[in-house]
Amino acid sequence: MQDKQLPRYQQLKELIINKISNGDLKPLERVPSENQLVKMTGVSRMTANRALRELNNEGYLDRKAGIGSFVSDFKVNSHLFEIKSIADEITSRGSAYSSEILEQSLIQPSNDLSRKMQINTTSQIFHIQMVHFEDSIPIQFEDRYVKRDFAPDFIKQDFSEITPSAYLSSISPLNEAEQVVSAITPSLSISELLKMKKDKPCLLITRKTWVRKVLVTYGKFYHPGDRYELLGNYGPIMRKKLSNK
Amino acid sequence: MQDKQLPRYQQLKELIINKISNGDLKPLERVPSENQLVKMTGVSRMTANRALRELNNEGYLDRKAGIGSFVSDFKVNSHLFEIKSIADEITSRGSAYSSEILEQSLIQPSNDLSRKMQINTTSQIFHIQMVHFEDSIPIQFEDRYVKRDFAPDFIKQDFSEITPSAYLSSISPLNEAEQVVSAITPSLSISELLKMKKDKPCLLITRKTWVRKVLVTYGKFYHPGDRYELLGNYGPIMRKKLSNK
DNA sequence: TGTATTAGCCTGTATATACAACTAATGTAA
DNA sequence: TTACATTAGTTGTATATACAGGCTAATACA
Repeated sequence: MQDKQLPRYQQLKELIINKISNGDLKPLERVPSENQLVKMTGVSRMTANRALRELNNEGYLDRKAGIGSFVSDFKVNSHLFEIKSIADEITSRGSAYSSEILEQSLIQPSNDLSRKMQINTTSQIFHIQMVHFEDSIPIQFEDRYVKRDFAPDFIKQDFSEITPSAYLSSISPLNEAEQVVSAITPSLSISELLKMKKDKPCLLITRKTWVRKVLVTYGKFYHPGDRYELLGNYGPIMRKKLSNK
Repeated sequence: MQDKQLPRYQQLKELIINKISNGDLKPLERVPSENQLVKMTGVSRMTANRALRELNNEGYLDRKAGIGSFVSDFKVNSHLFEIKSIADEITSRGSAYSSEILEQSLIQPSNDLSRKMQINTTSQIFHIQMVHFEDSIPIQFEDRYVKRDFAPDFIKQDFSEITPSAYLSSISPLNEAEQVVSAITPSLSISELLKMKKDKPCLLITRKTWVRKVLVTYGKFYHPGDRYELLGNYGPIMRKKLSNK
């Protein structure tokens, strides 16, 4: 693909990112120190420092002077963007999370859907529909499609135990996303699923996520307008600091 | 405030950021080269390199080997986050932008408002209400409060010429924001202002912005649900590359 | 005059070295 | 046992140096 070799600090970064991606290095696990990298790979300490420092800035690692470097614990937020798992969001508020699965199947995409997912109509995709509850009150209706290639075992999962978002993140960190937020009047069926009063508005999030430039999932997420808000922070990233304990 | 002095590369970064903020350095303007910074400030080239390199990664600068370092051209998006001016958004779609100002005044905040804006009730704030149109169709109702201290000339502006967002950005780059998106059923008056049909939903964005940790503006932005969508991209930042011309 | 070369500046990377600050574990003295 | 000092390992910063590669403008040459 690319002829000229990457700079050494970049090679080091990718080496570590790959180990995180494929599970060799797990969240909170210790990563080789700068001096260990020097011995292991023969680079100077400054280039090892640059690699680890940049991985820290990019959110892959947490470093602390005197302690070491550790893989970030992005169990809630995927390091790059802030699309939380709805279940984590609910439990972090101290509420009880539950869900109800309405559909979980393997389908042939329609023309429209295959176009949206950038595949041809012969590929197969998974389809799931479920409702997420906060203290038994419906808070989200999820209508999601997933490429079969990306997650071949998707159909076997028990999504009352792990949300589709969390499961997909566990396969590979999603590194790009696009979401469109709009306010709609829900269809009657969705209105009933979310136990909404008639003519009440619905916050609809349409989201696509990519892994290495390949679209892997496309979903619509419906929320009752009076029970859900979408919060976004922009600006200097407040990184979770390593606790001293 | 802070006793211990910042590292030298950080001082350099802030020096340059300040020059950008106060207009000493304008977009596309040349910034001192690494070697010039060495002569000017006495640091070594590597620390000058680190300062400029990080400013490049953070989007403040565009650098090109053999050419130099230049202030980024963030004419539309404020470099840190992507809150566009509604006028730019409309014109960039090729539509005609227009607006109608409903209110523009200096007021004493109510208790509730002073709490939201983190000030005491003796401070004065500006209040503006206006409707933004795309091809004569209402697309946003803006209801905004601005701290008088931050923009003393706010009241004198002609906001049919420059939007409040654009004017505030021109005073100082806003470097932090929080926005909450929700779907609501609009009040009758707002529904009429936006020429919406009865019971149609409204996308409400409530936004606070800060400059150097001080909240400067608080606003509510109402959009007709069937005429507006909010788009967000997450992932590797696609930086505008410096043209070779 | 036109063309090729060169010199000089720029960023990008890499190394070697040094010191500071922080932390945990260990050793030592009261 | 307790309190304190030491030590080793970690990250954080700063410097000096070097070479590579991109680009521009001055220069030399035909």
